[in-house]
Amino acid sequence: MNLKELAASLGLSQTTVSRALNGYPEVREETRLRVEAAAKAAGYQPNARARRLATGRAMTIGHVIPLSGESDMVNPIFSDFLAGAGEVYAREGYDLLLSIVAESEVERAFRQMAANGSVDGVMIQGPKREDPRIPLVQTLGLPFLVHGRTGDYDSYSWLDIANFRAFKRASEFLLDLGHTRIALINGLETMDFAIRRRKGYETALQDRGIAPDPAFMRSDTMTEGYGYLAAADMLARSALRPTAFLVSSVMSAMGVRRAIGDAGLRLGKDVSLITHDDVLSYLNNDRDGPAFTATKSSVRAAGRRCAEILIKIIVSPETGPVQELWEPELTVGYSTGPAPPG
Amino acid sequence: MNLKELAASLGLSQTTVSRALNGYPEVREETRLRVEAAAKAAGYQPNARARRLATGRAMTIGHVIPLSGESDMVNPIFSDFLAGAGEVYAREGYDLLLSIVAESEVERAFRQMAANGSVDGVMIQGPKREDPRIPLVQTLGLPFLVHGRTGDYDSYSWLDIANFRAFKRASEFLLDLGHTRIALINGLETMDFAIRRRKGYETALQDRGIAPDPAFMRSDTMTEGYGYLAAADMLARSALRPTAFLVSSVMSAMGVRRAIGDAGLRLGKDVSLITHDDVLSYLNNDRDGPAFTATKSSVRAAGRRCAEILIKIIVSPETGPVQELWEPELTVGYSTGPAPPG
DNA sequence: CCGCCGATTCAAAGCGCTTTAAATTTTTCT
DNA sequence: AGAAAAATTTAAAGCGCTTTGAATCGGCGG
Repeated sequence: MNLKELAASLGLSQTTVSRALNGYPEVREETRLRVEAAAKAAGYQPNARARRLATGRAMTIGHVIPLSGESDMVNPIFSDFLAGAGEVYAREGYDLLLSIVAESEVERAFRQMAANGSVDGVMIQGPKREDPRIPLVQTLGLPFLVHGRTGDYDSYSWLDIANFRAFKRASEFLLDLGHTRIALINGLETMDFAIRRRKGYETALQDRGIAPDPAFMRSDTMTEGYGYLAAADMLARSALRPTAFLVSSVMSAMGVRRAIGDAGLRLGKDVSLITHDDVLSYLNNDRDGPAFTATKSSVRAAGRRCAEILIKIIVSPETGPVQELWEPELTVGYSTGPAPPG
Repeated sequence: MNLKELAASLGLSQTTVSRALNGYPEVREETRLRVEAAAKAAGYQPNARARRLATGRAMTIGHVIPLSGESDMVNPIFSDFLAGAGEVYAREGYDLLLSIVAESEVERAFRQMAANGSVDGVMIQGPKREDPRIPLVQTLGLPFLVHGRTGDYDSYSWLDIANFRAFKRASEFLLDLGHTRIALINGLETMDFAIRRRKGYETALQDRGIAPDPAFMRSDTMTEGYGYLAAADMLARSALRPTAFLVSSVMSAMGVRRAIGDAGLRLGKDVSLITHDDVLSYLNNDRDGPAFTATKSSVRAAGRRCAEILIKIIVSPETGPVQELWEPELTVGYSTGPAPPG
């Protein structure tokens, strides 16, 4: 059943039927009701392909997800972010076009989306220090929103969490407990967020007159194994080992916890741990037994909000850059305690 | 730059230019070269919306991912599967339309995709015991492929792993090592794959004259916390505790390992563990320190293959149902050893 | 030199919808 | 009642591409 047939069956023109269905005002109320009833009865759904061509709008938003590292890893954060964004897209009638490609193919993916008009805008996640994607989509003229931020971030729209403050505050929390040998198990420091986190950590230490020790700082992709190996290595230096860890993800924190256990130490007593928690749905820090002390900010909620903002940017391009900075909350769990004596 | 302009600039008709670009034979070679050069120089990309309307093909494949459980969890398997499938889609010129929706919205999502013609086919993942999605897409007339299988699985196309055999074999491996109290930390047994795995496990035990003990069998969403709590609970019954665990995912296996450690037991000595490993990129069992003994099958590779098969089904609908059963391999790691005496 | 054929190229229709400009009907006002 | 204004409906153009059916062109056999 298409528009033409539906219109014919009603003895109306396509124009009127189209308008009735799309809520235009120049249709008599009685007619609108009749059309809507007939459309429903016939199970009529406008053909998306035709509609997109006629309106020039794709009603689709593109997400290009780069595979990272030599093992082509998919950052597990993406699925929760997508779930959040997808919720809003569905509500607003947008489709989500997903492109998961090797780092080297990212530019091509964006260019293609822009050139063939299959999307109305794109979402950019996890920017690196000087991320080429931002100038790229700017020149392509694609509306976009960045989850995170980097470079000259006054000039575009983004939503980010206060990484610097969160890690500064977490560090201060540990310092207040008497810890002085605090290790940082950071994410990859090619990523902008990781750099901010390190600065927050370093600033907190320096403010208390402690010089950050490179031997206590690691940076890598945030897997469980990385957390384990990094922590095991540091803990092996018995007397000089860290008494606290500041970790960039729950996944890596699980690895650190394992290393602490393997070293015969007790978490929350001999060694403290604070992790950043993206509140991923399959890694619930609250529900699955005792919780880590954590700086928390839901990636899914961020996905929802990012989608809302991006749609607004697409619909009303005249609104200038939109920026939102979220403050993670620090929740105290069992994994922190006073520094052990000595 | 659109077709019309490009054709005009070449002094050719749209027809000829379109044909030249799409590799039709009735174009002189010299003309084709000239057209291709001009298209490249002008950076011409055909408008996807117009092409879709004209051809009636969406060149898009839909993935509908249901949020599961009360916490709307996103199964972490999806991102790796998507990465695999997306690789093939990109290569074959297909787009990936992703819809992440609540369980209750799944039907609507499929119906909409079918009615408005935004996809040429759909991928179905993780079927439940009697999954309503399969009859649904069948009546909708949408080409589809199931990753996994259930019900009357002769009548449609699927790709699955030999869950029964894998878990039977893993159980036998433990039995051969002298274990008799073997626990099963299974996935949610509303899922078809989990039922097959349990049957494999039960069959192996029964073949050796051991009656499966309900107290040694758990079923839930495969999180780390679930693995931890389930194992901790079983290990608390000192003398009668299991000496080996058969686990459905690396994530849960990490939880089981933690419970074993917390109970003061040594993995691979006091307690053995075999897990199924989907070879997710961010949970690398080989690289991140000592590896679990595991039945392995890459979900990403499955995604790739599923995409290939689905495209074939879409392009040549006359080919009957395609079915593929993959055999996981059993790789021996440090987490298994002979049953302790007593 | 003419008609026929295969090789190329082209004009125009069509995909199913939205939207502009015009036509028709209804209402309002004097 | 009649004209102007407002409300409603319609025909037709257009979105940018593919594809059908027809036209053009050069070469070949008779």
